[in-house]
Amino acid sequence: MKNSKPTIHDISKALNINSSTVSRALNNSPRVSKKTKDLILKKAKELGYQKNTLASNLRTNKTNTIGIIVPRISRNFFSSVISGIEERAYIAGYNVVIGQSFESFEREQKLVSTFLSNRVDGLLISISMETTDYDHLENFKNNGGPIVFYDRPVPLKNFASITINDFEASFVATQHLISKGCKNIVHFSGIQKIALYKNRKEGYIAALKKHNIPVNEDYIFEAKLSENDGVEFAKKILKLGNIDGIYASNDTSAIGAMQYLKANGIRIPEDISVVGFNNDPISAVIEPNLTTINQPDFEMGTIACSQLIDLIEKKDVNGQHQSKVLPTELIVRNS
Amino acid sequence: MKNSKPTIHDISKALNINSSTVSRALNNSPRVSKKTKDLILKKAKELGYQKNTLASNLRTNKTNTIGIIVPRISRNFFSSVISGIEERAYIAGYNVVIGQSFESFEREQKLVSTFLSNRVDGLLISISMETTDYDHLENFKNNGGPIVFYDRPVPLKNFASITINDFEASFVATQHLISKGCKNIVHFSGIQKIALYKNRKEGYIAALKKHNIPVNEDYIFEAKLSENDGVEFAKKILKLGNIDGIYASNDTSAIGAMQYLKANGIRIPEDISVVGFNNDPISAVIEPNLTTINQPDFEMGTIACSQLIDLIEKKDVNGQHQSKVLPTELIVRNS
DNA sequence: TTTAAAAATACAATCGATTGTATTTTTAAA
DNA sequence: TTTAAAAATACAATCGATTGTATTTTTAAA
Repeated sequence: MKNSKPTIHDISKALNINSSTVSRALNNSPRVSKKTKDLILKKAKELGYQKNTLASNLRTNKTNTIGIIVPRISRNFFSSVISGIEERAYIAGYNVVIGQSFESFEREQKLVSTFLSNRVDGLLISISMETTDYDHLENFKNNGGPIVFYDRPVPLKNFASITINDFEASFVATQHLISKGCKNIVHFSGIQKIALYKNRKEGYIAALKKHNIPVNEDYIFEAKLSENDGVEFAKKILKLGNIDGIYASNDTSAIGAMQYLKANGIRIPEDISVVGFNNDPISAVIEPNLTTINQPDFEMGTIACSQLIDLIEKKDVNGQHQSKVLPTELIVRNS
Repeated sequence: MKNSKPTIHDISKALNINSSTVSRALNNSPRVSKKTKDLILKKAKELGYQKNTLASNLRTNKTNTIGIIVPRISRNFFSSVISGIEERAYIAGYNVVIGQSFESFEREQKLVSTFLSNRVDGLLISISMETTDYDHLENFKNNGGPIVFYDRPVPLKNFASITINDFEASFVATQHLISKGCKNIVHFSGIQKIALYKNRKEGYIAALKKHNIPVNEDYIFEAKLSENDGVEFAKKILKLGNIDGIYASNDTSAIGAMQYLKANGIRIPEDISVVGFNNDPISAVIEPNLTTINQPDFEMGTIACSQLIDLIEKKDVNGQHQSKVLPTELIVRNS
């Protein structure tokens, strides 16, 4: 008959001990004697008691849960960040809820709203490509809890963020191509609404300028940087004819282009040198191995999560936004 | 002063309408008149009301949330399955909580326990490599809700599972190598505790037997199938000397081996042919492109999720385990 | 042994929404 | 206009745990 799960009241009745004492015993409060605790713990085990976290969360107004919003978990970079976040959260005793925006603003809004009504304690987010309006995030901050941005920077004051210096990394990548003798370098850029891609583009431009190479707007391609976009870009490159260098804002598009170029008889790096971004595992497998920028992805996760937990737990840091810029590294390989 | 979020009681007071009516209005119950609904909805918006899902879930004993346990999200196969699950869950109005076991039994147990006390409505799980004891899952089923297994089969009765026919896929893969003229085929096998790897091994053995090729136990290597395991296997292969075929239970290890073999002057497929498993994106990038088995990963996710939702929503299907075996396909490339 | 302080336990309200039942209001038939 | 039925709304209990305060029990000092 009784197929509902046991509650503290079942323990309470079974032992004739008030439920408040049962609750305190289960939470190991010093207000309950060792003897009673043992009794209660034994009975709890016997009944197969499992705390109803919903009830507990409702009462304490704390869920010990962190929400993560990520564009897509299938990208290596993001899944590494998530692993870093989980690692840190696990140690601190937080649960983690992951939602994918699939680069859709609408879906991102829904996720934020769900996290809000599920009362997560804080939010880690890398915004979608479509996001230019931040009301949903301001709202979360005002009514939900702290937010820490990671990877993709956002033009908001009073928010913490963990990023890399995209401008500088890009500058280094482009300079590497120049040092290899490239004169006509194209750039694969992402959607400009994402500041990150804008910054990368500007790093590329700055490097060219520094070395007195004219900046040609026709050499800057813009797309979502899928593998197929890389293929399309490669077609353009063949049409241009004189290109000797590619600096791509991600490895995926770089690899798409390399595949197409190789299939069309272009030698890499003899004819065209390529530098990517992200250091995806695949970059070490493609031939020639792709020179790329390594980001501290896992570390980005642990640091972002640490910051968030600090914000959640220390009310005094409230409002203070501790942002960090992490170092990147050029991995020189054979492309 | 009042920094707490508005509740139905705030709306109730503001309009002098009982909170039960407010609740019904917000849930669009036919018991509330259009006029009152409009009034309440307007006020809710004005106050910035957001339902407290915790309270609602506690009362209704339903969270509209599905728990997913996955060994690691960073593997392409799993992130595709997750995307499939999310797709289906999103349509059906369920939220999804993802937890990574990182192949650890302990962590898996903790996740199940967390999901149980957070009262997810059901569970989708691919068990960890260490899992040989299923008490935590039996317990979840008895006290939590339905479970659907995906990818990795489990020796349990009365559980639904969505899998592929590993034996058969393996048989086909091995036969392909034999048809290419391979006589000395090694097999990269995973941890035997996972039935999936056992089945793949048996498929390999069956194919050899069918073609009267003696089965040599020394040709069966066992490990966790990381890229590095592939490298180690490749070293063994070089030591053996006469190997002309590799059938690997995943692409990752196949690629590790290929990289090492190529670096040591072995030509693929002229000297050694290779077949992998999973059709990871990387398999289409490595040179030569890797012949592999494609699994319907995304579809596995949607189907598993559909089954679970059916089990959650229709009490009559309760107990009935609808298992499915999905088709696989050999993708012949150049290795 | 008495008694004040400390320790342990019980009481009762509460978190915010939901829901079966009771009451009031409205509608429409007589 | 009266009245029964239907529609709309109010009342009150509840989900399961937590927590400030009150009460009881134990401890130890006088």
